Amino acid sequence: MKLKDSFFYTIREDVKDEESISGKLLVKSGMIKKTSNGIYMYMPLGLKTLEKIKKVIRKHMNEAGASELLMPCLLPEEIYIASGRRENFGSNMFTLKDRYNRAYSLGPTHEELFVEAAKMKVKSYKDMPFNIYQIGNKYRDETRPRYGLIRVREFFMKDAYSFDTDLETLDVSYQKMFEAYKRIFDEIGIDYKIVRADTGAMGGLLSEEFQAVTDIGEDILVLCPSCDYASNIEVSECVENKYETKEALFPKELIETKGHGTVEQLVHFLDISADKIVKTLIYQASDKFYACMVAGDREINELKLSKLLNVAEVTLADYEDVKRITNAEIGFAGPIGLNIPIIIDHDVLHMHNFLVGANKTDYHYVNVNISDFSYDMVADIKNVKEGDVCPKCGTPLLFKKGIEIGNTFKLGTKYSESLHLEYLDNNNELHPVVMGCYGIGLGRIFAATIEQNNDENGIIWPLSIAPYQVAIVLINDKDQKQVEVANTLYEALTKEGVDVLLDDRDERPGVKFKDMDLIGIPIRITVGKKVAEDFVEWKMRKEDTSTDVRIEEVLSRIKEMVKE
RNA sequence: CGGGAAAUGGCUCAAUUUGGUAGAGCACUUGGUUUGGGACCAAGGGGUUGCAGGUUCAAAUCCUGUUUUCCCGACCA
Repeated sequence: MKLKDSFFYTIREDVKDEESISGKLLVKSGMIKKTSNGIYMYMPLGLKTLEKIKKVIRKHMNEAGASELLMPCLLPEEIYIASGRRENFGSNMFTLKDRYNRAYSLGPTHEELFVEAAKMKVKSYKDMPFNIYQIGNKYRDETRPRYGLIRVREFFMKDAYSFDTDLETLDVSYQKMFEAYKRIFDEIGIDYKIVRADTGAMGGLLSEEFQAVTDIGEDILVLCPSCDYASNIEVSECVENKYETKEALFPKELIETKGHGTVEQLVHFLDISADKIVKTLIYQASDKFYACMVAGDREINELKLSKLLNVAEVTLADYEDVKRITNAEIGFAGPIGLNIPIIIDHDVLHMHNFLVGANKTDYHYVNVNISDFSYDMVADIKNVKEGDVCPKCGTPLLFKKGIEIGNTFKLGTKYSESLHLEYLDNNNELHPVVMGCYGIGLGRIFAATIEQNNDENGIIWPLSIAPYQVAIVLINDKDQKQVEVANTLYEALTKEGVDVLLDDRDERPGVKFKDMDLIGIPIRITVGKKVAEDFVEWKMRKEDTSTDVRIEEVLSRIKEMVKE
């Protein structure tokens, strides 16, 4: 691309409506522009980058034997009703009506449609395994889009689906995709971790997430520094903490704690540490209430709780319910004298002489022990904390923040059963097909790569997905020799299939350098005064210094670097 | 959906407290001087101040409503 005659622009000042580093840089570099909250235009430079990401993904998907196809975005709503997921998505789904008042939706995900597609082929066990995928748009009415391209309402996703006769061959298909994913993210060069995760609304048997490590991540990754344990905090199990204590047990005692209901207030008021408090939280699961007890320095994991209670979700009871159940203001709930089921975290079993609410406003009990009250369930219902021990090897765990850029699911027969995708085995018996599904968020790769690779001057693209691998900066467009050398290089590189950009604008050199830094082109060739001695200047975006290179060596050096 | 902040030329902001009819920097146009890290001088063009009402002789400014955006939380393959 020659800049002078192209649609190219950059913005010098920070934009007001983007806060994240990647969001700011994407807008400033002219790659994207916000249309509305969570919806973006991809400008030529952004589109070019997106195409590079697609190219890497396609290469490895095709090598893994998957067949690409394309699904519509506009779908009749009954597709999701048939699979039972219309309710799961709820208001997360964009819906609309056609002129005959029939309900449609903009597809938030495409399992259902891929099952329909698979029916075209699947009749017998001989028709499997196979894998089909698309790179297409997804629409989700997120409650809070944010961080530029990280959480948006319209986004590009590669979604693949495998179809197998049984769980054993699913393992093979799954592993194939899993390996392809590693190759994709390795080739792009993103810093990522693979963690175990919840199967969530997709349903299924196993879910693993590919998480880009960045500070603006929305997920907490629980990682073991000495073994391969890696898990999303939502499903990370806590090792039961069996405190050894020689402490004598004291009798419980009612004390006044006027106005001090929260753990933080009690810690200050009574000068005790938070782990000497056991907080009691009232949760609602469908129409039933439960009291859940964890140490004061811990937080409840609602996912664990909902799985324990076998419900889709649990929510904290609202103010009125808490008041009715505990006969007290919020902050004074406790297990003693409470008449709803009590679930205690397994660590509470090993605590002594702790403080709990008295179910009476402005009062707590101190020196409470496990024998002072009855409970209905003991379970792991809390989040792991950094420094807790690894469930596999006992080493203290580390936390990192991550953005989910891909995931792989073993779905099993959830969709094939509800949508009747069946095959005949060699005994002429019908069975549901066993499925897997595999997603990658392209925009998130885009943004996460920038989050991981930038400096005060702008983006630093890895060669793998840079919109252009090489930028030729022509210093003086009045100098015949410079113009000639720049154009010759440009044409030679283009002919070799290198993505090259020629900055032939009528701008001062400083402007061109700043712009090339901002948009992050990995290799910069400056064609300036030294062409008189047959030299140009070579500079890598990620390095500070430049070197002089003979003009005739440029082509081979770039070919060498780009082919990797 | 709860809490907070904001909306003024293309971009970033000022003027709002104390009402008097909108200003700077960047960008843009023209001319000149410059030409290796966001040049300089001069002269220009461009805004019914998010939208709708209201108060007033007079509203960017005060009042009411509304829309949009950002941040925190809740939510979220």
